[in-house]
Amino acid sequence: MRQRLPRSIWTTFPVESLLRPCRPIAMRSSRFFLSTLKEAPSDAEIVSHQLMLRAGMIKRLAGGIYTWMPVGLRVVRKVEKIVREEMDRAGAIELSMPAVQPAELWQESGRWEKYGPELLRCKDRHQRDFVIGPTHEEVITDVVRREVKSYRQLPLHFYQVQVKFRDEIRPRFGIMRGREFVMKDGYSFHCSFEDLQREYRNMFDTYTRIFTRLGLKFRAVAADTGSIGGTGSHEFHVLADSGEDALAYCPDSSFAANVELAEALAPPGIRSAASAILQKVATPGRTRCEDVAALLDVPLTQTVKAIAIVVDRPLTGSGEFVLILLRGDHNLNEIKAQKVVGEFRFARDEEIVTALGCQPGYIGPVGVGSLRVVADRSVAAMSDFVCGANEADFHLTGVNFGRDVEEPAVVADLRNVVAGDPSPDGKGRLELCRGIEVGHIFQLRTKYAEALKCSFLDESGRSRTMEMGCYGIGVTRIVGAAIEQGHDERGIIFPAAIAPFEVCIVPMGYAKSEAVRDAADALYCELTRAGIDVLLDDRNERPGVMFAEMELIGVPHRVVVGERGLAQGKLEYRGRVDTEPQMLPVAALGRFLKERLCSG
RNA sequence: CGGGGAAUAGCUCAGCCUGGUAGAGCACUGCGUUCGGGACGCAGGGGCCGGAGGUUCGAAUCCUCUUUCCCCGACCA
Repeated sequence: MRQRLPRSIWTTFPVESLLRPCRPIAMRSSRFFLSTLKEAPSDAEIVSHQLMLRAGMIKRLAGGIYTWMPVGLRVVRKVEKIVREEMDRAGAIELSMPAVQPAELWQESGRWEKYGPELLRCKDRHQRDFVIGPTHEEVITDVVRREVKSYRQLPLHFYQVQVKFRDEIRPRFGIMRGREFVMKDGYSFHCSFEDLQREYRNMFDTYTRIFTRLGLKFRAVAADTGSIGGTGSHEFHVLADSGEDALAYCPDSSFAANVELAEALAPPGIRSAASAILQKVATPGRTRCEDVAALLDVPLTQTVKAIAIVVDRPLTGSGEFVLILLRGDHNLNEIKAQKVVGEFRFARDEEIVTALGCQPGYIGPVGVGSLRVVADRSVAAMSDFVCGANEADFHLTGVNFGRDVEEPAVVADLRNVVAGDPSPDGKGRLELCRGIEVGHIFQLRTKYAEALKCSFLDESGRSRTMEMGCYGIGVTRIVGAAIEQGHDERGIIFPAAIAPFEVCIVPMGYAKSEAVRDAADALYCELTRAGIDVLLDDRNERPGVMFAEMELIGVPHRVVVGERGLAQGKLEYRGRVDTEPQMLPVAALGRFLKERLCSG
């Protein structure tokens, strides 16, 4: 008689095992994958990049393109989780759009031409053009224009957490300015500008909640809208000295803005009358204002630097040579200047010689004839100043507008604000700090809706263009920014909310001592059951190795299980930033950790 | 894309100037000793010296080209 086969696999499959709760958050080092480095690869420049490589969070595959290794991915997932929870709470709806997008949409919005080489383009087998999405305004607007016809369906806010690709000119700082990165991008659609502004405030609050929950020190600042366009815009910056952005804020008021945007007010009062006579003085080899001021023993604020630019006129094919004047201690703000003179580039040395008959370093506004001179507000208020003489190795002193040189054709805000400048809201003085941009919210208005004809029928049956907002969070960048903000000589100090593990158990002699093994296993089970994200280091490594690695990857809470403590019924607890460990009764440790974790 | 630097073992680097059998530390494998702060000893494995051409009896080393990476400028989450 032939043996009977089971009717189906289900009859033998222990179905009840599926009903047991799955606890993927529990980890044993022996089954996990850690790969730490004592020395950082030499190409890592900033501390977060070095530590991410040393901690084995990321591995470089190509320039600006990284594999997220298990330790790193856990951090990314925790950031994503908080972002999703808060976006959902704020009423946004998650969807997921394709990374590969047809060129037609981008041609329709006009960005196929405008976006430039940062947009990665490719062709399919039929030679049709595609892009690897750097952002998703086109796709979401296409979705909404097909789906939404009535004011009754609005407002809507869709978001996704998705991989983006931007072919950055210069990827650097590891994951912070990668080419491939994870971003939360959300897009809202509204019947009216007022409703867009309501959602914009909603997102401002939501972002504030997100970055607070992430445990980061951050600041929201008014921002330039850049290439995405639109009107209102705020950036959220993680504060860090290594940040690429300079921020201006007023400690006495709510004013905060990216330095790109922060207005430098005109100096108060009227210009003093000329009191010095015009003199030409020899300043051999002194090409910088600092050197000239030192040589002549005048304050730097009494000097004027001239910056030669060329405003290209594509229609005529020629460029207009323009001189920009700034006070010696001020720096040009190119965004502001561009708003005043239009698209420009810095003049080449030979162009300067042709226009002024003088090498750069000694150029100035005196005797330049019909050349257009654009002065910063603070320059326009100066008298008896020092500037280049348009003759190599000479400067002029006692220069005055109206007497020695024509009043500038244009006076405008052209410079970066500096610490101590009056706040544009008139409520105090500005301070500067640096930040890493991790979030950006925009009121796009109708820019894309118009281009892509995304309209709806209002109450009166009239067709109207939708108002749009867009809201981005650099998920992977947040990981780098958090490390930039939290680290010491031993490694990463993650906020508990995004640490790869909340607690690590480090047993002393796990293989040898039964007492240690039992106590460590028991604690591991208890914490796991309590839903705590715990790593048990059961590798039986030397203690120094385990301590060093757990500190390097930034586990915020550590419990050491050793025979010494167990003999007294105690375990050792130490927070990542604590200076001293503390001994706690075995029975009390679970509750102690739960309370610690709840309080953040 | 412009300007600077670099490429030798998984990582950090020496060797190159002055051509002559490819090295160290960390990491890895085995054994032993260690075991509360990245241990020690012994024995191993691992490199077409980024690639291609050239000069030379002989090239990691000199020359040319090329690729890649890093740093400084214009972009952005």
